[in-house]
Amino acid sequence: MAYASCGILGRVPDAIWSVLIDPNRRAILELLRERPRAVGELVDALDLSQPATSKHLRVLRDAGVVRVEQDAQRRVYTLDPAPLAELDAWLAPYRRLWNARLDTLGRYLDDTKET
Amino acid sequence: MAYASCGILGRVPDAIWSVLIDPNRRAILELLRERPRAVGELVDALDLSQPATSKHLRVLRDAGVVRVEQDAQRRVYTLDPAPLAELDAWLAPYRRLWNARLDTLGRYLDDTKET
DNA sequence: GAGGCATATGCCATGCAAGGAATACACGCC
DNA sequence: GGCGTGTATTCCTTGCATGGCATATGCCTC
Repeated sequence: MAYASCGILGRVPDAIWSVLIDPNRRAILELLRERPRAVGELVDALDLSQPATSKHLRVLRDAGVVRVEQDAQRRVYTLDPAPLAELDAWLAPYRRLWNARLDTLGRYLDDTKET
Repeated sequence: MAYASCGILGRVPDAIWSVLIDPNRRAILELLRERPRAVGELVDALDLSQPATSKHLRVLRDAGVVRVEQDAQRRVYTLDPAPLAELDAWLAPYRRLWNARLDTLGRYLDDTKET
C-alpha cells in the first residue's frame, strides 16, 4: 500500500525474504501473476513433485503473498502482491542512490553534448 | 543503470538474490549506504567475527553491490547500488498489480463518499 | 627485516532448507 | 459407505550456507 512505499513501515518481514530466496517460489509468483491456478497446474508448469510444490505454497501462504480458495478437491491459489510493497519500501533508499548516479551521468552527457 | 530499470535485462542474477537472503549482508548494505567503511568498522557495528564479516563482504563483492578500495592495511568498502536496479525491475510487474489495487480502493472510497 | 595491525582464506562442525517417497486428509461421486 | 481424485503433511536424507577458530597474506613502522 501507499504507506509502505513511503518507507514508513520499515522492516521487511523475514518471511518475505525467505519467499524470494527460492527460484521455484519466484516462478510460482510469476505464474500466479498471470492468473490464479490450482496446485496441479503449478505442478505441471514447474518441474517439481506435487508435495514439493505444496510445501512452497505453504511458505508463500505464510508470507501472505498468495491466497487459497477451495474448489471441490482443488485449491486455487491467487497472488496477493501487497506484502511485496514492503520489499519496494526497503529498496527505496537504494533507488535514490542509483537515480543520483543516473542524474550525474545525465549531466555528464549534457555537458559533453554542449562541448 | 538505465537499461536495467527499464526492465530490458529481465533476469535478476542469482548472486543478487543470495545477497539479500542474509540479514547480516542486508545490514552491511545499510551501513554502507550511510558512508564507505573499513572492515573493522563493520565488524564493530555488526555482532560478527571478523572472518565472518569478510566472508559476507566477499559475497557482496561477487554480486557487485560493493567495491573495495585499499588504504594501507585497511580495505574500505563502498556501496554500489546499481545491481539492485535489477531487483527493482523484477519487482515492477508486481508493483503494477498493487497499484491497481490501490486504484480500486481509491475508487471505492470516492464512491462511498458520494453516497 | 622483525613485529604488529588489518583483512582474507581454509578447515571444520553445525544447522537448516529442499526434495523424494509414503501417507494422511478432504471432497465428490456412484 | 467405498472409491478415485486432488492436495497437504510427515519422515528421512542430502546438500549447502553460516560461523568459529586457526592461519595465511599484505602493508606499514621502526
